[in-house]
Parts: sequence; C-alpha cells; structure tokens
Amino acid sequence: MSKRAEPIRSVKGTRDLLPAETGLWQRVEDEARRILGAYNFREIRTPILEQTALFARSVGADTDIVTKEMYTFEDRTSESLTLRPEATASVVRAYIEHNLFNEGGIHKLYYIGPMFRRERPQKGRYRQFYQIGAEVLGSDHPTIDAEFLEMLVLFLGRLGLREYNLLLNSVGCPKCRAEYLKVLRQALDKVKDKMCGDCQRRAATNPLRVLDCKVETDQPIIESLPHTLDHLCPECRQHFDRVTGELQQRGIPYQIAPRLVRGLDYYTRTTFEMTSNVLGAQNAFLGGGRYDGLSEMLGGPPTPGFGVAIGEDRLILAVEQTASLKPDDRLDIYVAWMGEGALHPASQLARELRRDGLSVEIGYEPMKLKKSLGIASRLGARFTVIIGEGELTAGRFQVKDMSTGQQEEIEPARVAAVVKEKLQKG
RNA sequence: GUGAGCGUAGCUCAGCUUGGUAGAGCGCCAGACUGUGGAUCUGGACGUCGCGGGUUCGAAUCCCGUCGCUCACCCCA
Repeated sequence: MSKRAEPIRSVKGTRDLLPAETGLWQRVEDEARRILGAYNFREIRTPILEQTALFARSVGADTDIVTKEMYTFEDRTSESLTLRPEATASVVRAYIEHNLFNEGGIHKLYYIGPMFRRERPQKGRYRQFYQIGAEVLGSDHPTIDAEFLEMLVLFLGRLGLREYNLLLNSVGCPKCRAEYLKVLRQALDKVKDKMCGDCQRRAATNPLRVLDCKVETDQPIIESLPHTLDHLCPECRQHFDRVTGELQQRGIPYQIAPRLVRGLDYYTRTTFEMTSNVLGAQNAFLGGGRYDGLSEMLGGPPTPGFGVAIGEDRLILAVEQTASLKPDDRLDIYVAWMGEGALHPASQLARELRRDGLSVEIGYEPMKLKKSLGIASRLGARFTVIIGEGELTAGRFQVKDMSTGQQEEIEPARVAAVVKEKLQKG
C-alpha cells in the first residue's frame, strides 16, 4: 500500500464558494445587473492582469496597497505584472486606451469580478475577493454623485438590506487639500504627543490617516482636529453643498463623516462609504468617490470620474445576517422509475421536461420507490413523477406534490404543462 | 508584518485541568414499512485525536517545535 498523498489545499485567503452559497451570489449579481442596467450602466470586462505601473500611478506609490499588498511578478520577458488590487484604474486605462472620450458624452461602466490583495485574512477580508464596481466618466456634475448614491440605496433595498449607514465627506481638490494638510500638520504638532504610537508615526508619514484612527483614547483629540470640509476651496464647497442638497431632495439619509478619508491617492471631492454593524471589524462593505484627476495621472485627457467599489463578500455577509433574500435553487421535478422497462420512458419524459425549461433530476439505476422519494425529498423537489409497471400499462404517470403529498394521474404529454401551472400558483 | 484563540467522525462539538488506549448530537446507510419521502423506533458504517519530536510503563490529555484555520491590529471592499 502506498502512503496517501498530502492533499493540496486552496491558497491562503482564497476560498471555494460551494453550491450552497453560489445561489445567493447569483441573486445578488442579478439584482446588481438589473439596477445598473436601469441606470444605463454597461458592463466592461478588463483583464485581471495589468502592468504594475498602472496601479503605482493611480492607487498611489506610497499606499499600503501598492507597497505591500499587491501580487506582483515578472513574466518571462521580465515585464512586471500585477493581479489587480482594484479595478477603477483598469477601467480608466481602458477608457483611455480605446479613446472612448472621443465619443463624447459620459460613459457609465460597471464590472463584477475578483481582486487580489495580499493581506492577512480575517472576517470579511480575503486575498481574492470580489467587487461589483461602477464608474461614471466624463462629468463632474454633483447630480451624478447624488444619483449614483440613490442607485446604491435602491440596490440595497432590493437586496432587503436596511441596516447600514451612508457616510459622506469631501476631501477637496489638490489645491484645497494642500492647504488643509498644512493646517492639519500644524494642529497635529501640538497634540500628537498625547496620541497612540501609530498616530504619531502617521502624523509624519500620512497625516490624513490619523483621522481614521480607531483607538478610543485618541477620539477626543481627533474630534478637535480641523476638518477637510472647513478648508475646501469655494468650488469644492459649492460642489459638496449641491451633492448634499440633492441627497436631501431624493430622501436619502446620510451622515457627514469628517474623518472619512479614503486610502487611495486618486480621490478628490466627494468620498463615501457604507457601513454595517454586522460585519465585524471590517465594517465598510462599499466605498468610493470622485476622482477627477485620475485620467490625467494615467496619461489620458482631463476626465472627471465618480465610482464605487462594492465588496461583494462583505455585502453577502450582511445580506445573510440581516436580509431574507433567498436564492431560488429548488428542483422542480424528480423522476422516480421502477423496473428496467421504465428507464426509457422515464428518460424520455425527463428530456422533454428539461427541454420545457424545468429543472429535473432522475435516478440512474433502479431503486425502490421509497428510496427514490427519499432522494427527491432531500433534493427539495417540488414534484415527483412516479413511473412503474402500472403507470406504463395505464399510459398515465403519477405526479406527486411533495409538499402536500397529493398525487394525480397524468398522461406523459401533459406533465410539463400541469407542473408548470401548479408552480405558477404555488 | 504583529498579537490572541482554536485544530478530536462528513458537520457542530464534549473529553484535556486531575495521563489508563475515543464519545454525543446531527447527517449518512439499512430495517421496522417487498410501489409512497419528510415523523418515530431499532441497528450499522465512519477517527493517522492537524503533523513531528520529547516526558512516561502508558499521551487526544503534559512539554517543545511545526503547519493550518479563525479573529483582531495595520489598511481596505
């Protein structure tokens, strides 16, 4: 006897989504496509593999994502490639590469797919995770920001999600941000000695991050720090006021979150995040904002943009816990047959039912009826068609409603129609 | 990268403190019920106790190492 080989397992931070879960994923994605379609977004599919420089230039060379979280490697010609850690950069790259801006107007694009970041896994965080993202390119009108957020609210409603918060902020444009950073640094110089070690470090390296600190004892100090909102230039201020004004008109509740600074370099003006308290420490299940300078950073023409990335893994976590969204993955019909002579008629019936669009399972070897019904029951079949000697000679099959136990004799040609009618009613 | 908790049957877990040769529930298979499932009862199969080493007459249990998972920090979806 040879020794059992060591089983190979999935890579750390990646996971298999088994049929028990994929039904819900499909439901969520179907709802997403539906609502995005309603707002005239069109799907774009970009490669998972991109040149490393794309992310260094867009996400930011000094961000955590780029410095320590990317899956980067050299291919055989020593070109540096990276598994995308996010997709906004890819979408804008494609927009520029295919000269979509020449078509004029605005472009509304969405994508669904996996992203990769090499972080330590924890609840709601995986090395391969999925995002549903949408981008509007070609306008900086505040109505776009508001309408986009309205769409997200509608989407979450369709999923049955009610418990979440919309957090909103503006980080300004490069002009007012430079001004703000100056003020922030001055304020930090006075108080940083009293803050946690991390904040003292951030005060020097990335002062905006201090606002994001979650250490309890730092909170009063953070409250007292100047806000980006109080240091916006007149244009940015007006833009933000228009966004909040339109949100109110649309009846969308939001909270101003002066501390909400997003971790990617390309954000300008509006930033937002939605959080849920059922998610554990990683409570943000979607986030995004405006990125008016990104196109130029990537060598394209000046093109304002606005987008969201929805963390599908986290969204589904929230849906599972707070919503009653159920995938419809039950089996319509199980075909139970007895005696070798019944195999052919049973297979033929199954084929016809399937051609009619019903989901059908059939046993592949003779079984006692009792066993067949047990299998049908376990599969969640709504109906079982019973075909034995008696049925064959009578030319009528037994159709059993598995929820009531009632059954009736129906001629083979009418089974599909009868079952469909019952499914409609039930 | 740092820290903590946890790895025992297909699943959820008990047993570990006080070492004595492995258990429960659920699930699965069969029968009661030879063409009628979900309920009940009876019986059955299933374990390198994560892996390696040490201590010991004896280790799931104590010690060391290692791998894995989970949660948290950092940061983000």
